[in-house]
Amino acid sequence: MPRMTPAGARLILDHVLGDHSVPAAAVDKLLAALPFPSDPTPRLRRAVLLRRLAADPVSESSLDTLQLLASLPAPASPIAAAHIAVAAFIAASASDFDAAARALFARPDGRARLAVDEGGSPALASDEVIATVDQFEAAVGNSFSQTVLRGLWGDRSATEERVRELLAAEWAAIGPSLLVAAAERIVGDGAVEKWRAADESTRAKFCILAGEENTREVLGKLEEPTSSTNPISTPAVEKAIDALKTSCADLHSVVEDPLPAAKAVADEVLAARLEKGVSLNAEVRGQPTTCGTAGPSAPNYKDKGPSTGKPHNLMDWNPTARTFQWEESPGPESSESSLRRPHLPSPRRAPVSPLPPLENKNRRRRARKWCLLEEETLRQGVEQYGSGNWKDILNNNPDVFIGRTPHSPKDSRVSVDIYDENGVGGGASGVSGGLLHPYSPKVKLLWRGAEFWKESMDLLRSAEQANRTTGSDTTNEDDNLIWRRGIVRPPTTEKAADILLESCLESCSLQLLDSDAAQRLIPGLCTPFDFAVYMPLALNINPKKYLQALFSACQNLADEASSLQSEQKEFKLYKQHVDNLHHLSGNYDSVIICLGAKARSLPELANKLPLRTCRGVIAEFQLPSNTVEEYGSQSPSILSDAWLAFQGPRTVSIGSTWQWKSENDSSTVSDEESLTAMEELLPKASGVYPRINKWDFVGARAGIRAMPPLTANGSLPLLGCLDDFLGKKSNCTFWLVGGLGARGLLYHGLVGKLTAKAVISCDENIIPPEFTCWNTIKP
DNA sequence: ATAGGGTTAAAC
DNA sequence: GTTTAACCCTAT
Repeated sequence: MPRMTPAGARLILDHVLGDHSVPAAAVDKLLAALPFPSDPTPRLRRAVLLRRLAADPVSESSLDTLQLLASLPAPASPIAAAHIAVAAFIAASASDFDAAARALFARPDGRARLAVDEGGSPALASDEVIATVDQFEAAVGNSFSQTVLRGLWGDRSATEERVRELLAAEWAAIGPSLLVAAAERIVGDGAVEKWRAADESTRAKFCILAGEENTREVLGKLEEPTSSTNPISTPAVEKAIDALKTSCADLHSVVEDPLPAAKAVADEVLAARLEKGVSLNAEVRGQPTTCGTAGPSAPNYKDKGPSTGKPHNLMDWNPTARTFQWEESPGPESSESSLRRPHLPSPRRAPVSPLPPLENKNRRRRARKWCLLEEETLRQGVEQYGSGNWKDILNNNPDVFIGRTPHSPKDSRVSVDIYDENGVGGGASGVSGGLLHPYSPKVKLLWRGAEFWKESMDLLRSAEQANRTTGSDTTNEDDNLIWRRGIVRPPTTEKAADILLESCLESCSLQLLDSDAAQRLIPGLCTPFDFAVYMPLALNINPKKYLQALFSACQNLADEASSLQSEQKEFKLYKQHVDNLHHLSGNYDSVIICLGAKARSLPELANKLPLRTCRGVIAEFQLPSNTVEEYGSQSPSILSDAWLAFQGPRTVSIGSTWQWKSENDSSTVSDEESLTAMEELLPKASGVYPRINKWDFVGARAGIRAMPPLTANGSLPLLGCLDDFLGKKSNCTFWLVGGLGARGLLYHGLVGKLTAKAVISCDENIIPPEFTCWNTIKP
C-alpha cells in the first residue's frame, strides 16, 4: 500500500485536529497513524495546544501550554486571565506557598513573571495581571497576604473555568483549515476564474472536490460569456460546502488505514500550492507534470463531470478506504449520527479572526469585606499619596490590597448609623456628599472615598463637642453615636492598647501622661485627638556608648549575682562578625536575634520574616542661643502624628518619615532628602507643638526600620522561638526579637523581659500569643 | 483617570 | 430582609 506523505498528513492533521468536534480518542488514533509534520501549520500547532490544554487544564504543564499558546499569532483575549489563574492557583494551592510563589512570581526569574513582563508575551500581560503577580511576590513570607490569595485563587474549578473560557474563545476563532480554504477558493467567490485558468488535470480534481452539482454549476457559468462578472449564487456555495462536508467526513475515515496514495497526492499538490500562497491556477498551469503524478488514481472525468448519477465523494474512487466509528460508546444523541460525525466548519460561520465571542463581562467578582489592615493601610495611603490617588496607593501596597481595583476604594462607602433622629449636634446634617440609603429606616449617612476620613473625624469631634456643651454626660455616648464600621476607631484594639500600656510600665524609661498633665507640662501644646507622651532615655545615644553601657550593666549584674550567691557568675561581651546562625550554634544553648531590619541579612532568615523595610528620616532641631525661654524642665516628649523626642531643654529630634521598601540604609541624608523630610515632618510637628517654628534645624539622619505586619491587634513585635521556623538542626535554640518598628521605645522593656523569661524556661508560651502568632504555620 | 451619581446582587 | 462590595454610566 502506498504510504502517506508528510505533506498529506500535515494537511489532514491541520483539518481534523482543528475541528473541535472531533473527539480526543479519534485524534489520538489519528496521531498514532500519521507522521507528525516537521512544519505543522499554525492552525495545527494551535489545535494541538488546545487539545493538550483541554486534557490537562490546570497544572504546571498547562502553564507551559498556555505560554506556548500565547506565542502564537493572535491568541484569544481570555488567555491572560487563564494564564494568571493557572499560575496563581499553582502557588495558592502549593503546600509551600513561599517556594511556589517565588518560583513563579519573584523578580527577575519567576516563570509567570517572565511570561508577563516586558520581554514576555504581550497577550499575557495587563495591568491587572501585573498587579496580581506583584501581590504574589509580595506575599512571600506574609501570612496575611497568603490567606487572602488562597481564598481568591485557590479554587481549582474556578481556575479550570478560566481555561475553559479560553478554550471556547480559541476554538471559535481558529478559522478554516487549509482544506476548507482550498474548497472556498474552488467553489466560492472567484471560483469561475480559477476553473477557467486551470488545466485539465487540475480541473478534474476541482470536480472531485466540488461535487457533481457544484461542478455543473461552475462549469455552466464558465460557458456563459458574461458569467465571470456574476458571482456564484449563495445557495450554490452553501451546497458546495455541504458536499465538501460529506467528503471530509469520509476523509476522516483514514484513522486506521492511511489515506490512499491517490487522494494523498492530490491533496498534497493542492495543499502545496495553497500553502505557498501562490495563485493556484498560475502554478498548476506552470507545472502540468506535477499534476500528472496524481494521474493513475484520478478517474478520467470529462469536463461535464462524473458519469454516475449520485454525487461524488472521495470514497468513491478509493475502495481501500474504510469508514471508522468515531465514538467508542454511542452517546444519547448517537442516533443523529450526522451530528456526531466530524464535520467541516463553514468558513462563513467561523471567520478567521473574529472578536472573542464571550468576554467575561457579566462575571461579578466575589465580594470581600474590607479588613482592618486594608482600611488602616488605605488611611495611611491617603496620608502618603493624597486622596484620590487610589492607583498609587494600591500599587504601593500589593501585599495588602489584593483583588482590589483602583475603583474599589472610591466605591467603598461606609455607613454610620446615627441613632439620634435629630442628628448629632448638627454635625451629621452638615456633612456634604451624604446620600440617603433607599432602604434605610433611620437616619443614615453614607460616605465614600476621599473625604471620608476628614468628614468622619469632624463628625466625631462635633458629636463630642455637642455632648460636652449640652452637659449630657449622664447619657451614654454610645447611645448617640455608633460607629458600625469605618476607619475612625482607636488606632489599636483594646488588647493592643493593654500591651502598649504594659510595655510602658515595663520600660522604666517611659512615662505616659494624661491629657491634662501634658498640657501643663508642654508649653503651647495643641491637644491632638489622641496622643501619648513618653520620655525616652535611650534615644540618640551613640551606639558604641550604648554597647559600653550594656557591657557595664552586665558586669554589675554579674558582680551582684556573684556576691549574693556562692556561685561565681560570668558575663562576657564579644564583638564579632557573624555570617550566619550556624556559626553560633555550637557555642551556645540559646541565641536571641535582635538585629532589627538587619535580621534579613542572615541567610537563614532572608526573605522569611514578615517584615517590611521602611527608611525613616529624623530631623534634629535646637533652640537658637538667643532664645531665653527653654522647653520645660522635665522635657516630656510627644508621640503624635509625628513624634518629638526632646533631649533636654534645647534639643529635639523629630521623626519620622516613611519610605517603604527603601534599600538605602545609609544614615547620611542628602540636602534634597532632608528638605523633603522637613516638608513632611514640620506640619505634623507643628500640629501638636506650634512653637517648633521657633527652633532651628541643625541636621538630619536616617535609618531603616523593620515593620511588622499590621494585624487586627495593631503592629506588634515579632517574638518567639525559631526552632520550628528554621527546622531545628542543632542543640542551640534561636529566638527572635524583631519588628519593633518605630515602637521599640514602647516595647523594649516588655519584649526583653518576656523573651528572657521564655528563653530561660525554654517555654515559648510565656510570651503572649499575639507576639508569636506570626510564626505559626497556618493550614 | 477620577469623581459622582446610581443600581445590582452576594453575603449576612 | 438588610447590608454592602462590586458594578455601571456619565461628566469632567
